Amino acid sequence: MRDLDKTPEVEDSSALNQQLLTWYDHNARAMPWRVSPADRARGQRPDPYRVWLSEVMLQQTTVAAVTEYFQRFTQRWPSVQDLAAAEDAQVMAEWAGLGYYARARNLLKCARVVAQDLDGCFPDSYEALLKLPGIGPYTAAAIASIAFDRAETVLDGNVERVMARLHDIHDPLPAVKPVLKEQAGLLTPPLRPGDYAQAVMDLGATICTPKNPACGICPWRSPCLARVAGTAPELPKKTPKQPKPTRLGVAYLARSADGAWLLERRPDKGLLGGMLGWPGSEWNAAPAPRPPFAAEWQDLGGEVRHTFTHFHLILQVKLAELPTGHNLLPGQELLSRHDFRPQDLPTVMRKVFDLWAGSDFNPGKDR
DNA sequence: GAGACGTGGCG
DNA sequence: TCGCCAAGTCT
Repeated sequence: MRDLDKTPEVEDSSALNQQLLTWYDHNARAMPWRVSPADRARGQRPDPYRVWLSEVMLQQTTVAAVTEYFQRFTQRWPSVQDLAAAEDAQVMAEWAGLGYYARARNLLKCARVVAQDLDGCFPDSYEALLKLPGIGPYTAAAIASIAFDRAETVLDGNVERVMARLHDIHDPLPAVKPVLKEQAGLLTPPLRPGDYAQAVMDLGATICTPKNPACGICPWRSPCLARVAGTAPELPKKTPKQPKPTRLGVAYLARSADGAWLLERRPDKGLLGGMLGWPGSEWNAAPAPRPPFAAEWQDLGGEVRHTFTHFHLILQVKLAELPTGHNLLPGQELLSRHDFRPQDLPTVMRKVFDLWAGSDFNPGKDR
């Protein structure tokens, strides 16, 4: 790696973040949870609840995916007290489709701590925020800087990429992360740290993109060492990942004569924790059949394919009529035709339903 | 430190 | 079709 102590841009940190903030003042993307630089300059402050909610939703998730979820959440639960008072199942259903469901469970935990123990006020320091459920180093720094104007350093995938390129650092992630964090810290300004944090992330999201970075219009095109070296598109380096294995499984759709569905609430820990799903086999190389009750299970034909973070899944789907008077086992729920909403399911489970809905087994298919 | 943990878009 | 990638956290 280069001798970072002698990089000129570090000594020019003031000029650098001035260039970035000027760019941000003219190019900040509008988002429902964001106070524009102009409004911020007039003294308007962001609502910590909305900053927190948006940052949790944005963990490993794109702005485009988050926007409508954020609108629905804030419309339904305008304050942290409202959210803290919500039922678990309602929050999980509203989160369905957004992924990483541990975030939703921790969101509720955190809301209840803030509402019940902290008088409804989010802590305003990095250290105190870090103690809350679902808030890690990134989110604590983001809330502290954006909502409370603390000079904390955010380090997400965008900032890592920007720092690696600005300093032309070729050492692979994640090992080099502490170095990138240090470089990001040297650039964090005492004034407007919140706008600065959002500016670096906007830069990474719109200009300094993973592929085809738009170096020609970058506010940091002049000091950027990777642009000079021509290495920007290949940075940051990452240690190669293991290929994903493929697992198999069977999902069982049981429908009563009046159109109610048999579902299961999954355990809080593990994959799709706390979410509704169809009864099914285990997911592995050779799953044993595990129907929720004995019946003539009919194969729907076709299959559901879905890829999780660490494996591919191919699901076979079987169907049977739920006998009248079926006794619900622990964890099972019978949802009436009226109460069942496929959009409340995690995506893989919704795909299973969609396979049935488009099949000849659906009496209302063409209506 | 490394693996678990979702999903959708893009090239 | 497929691998990469996204405003990470928890264990």
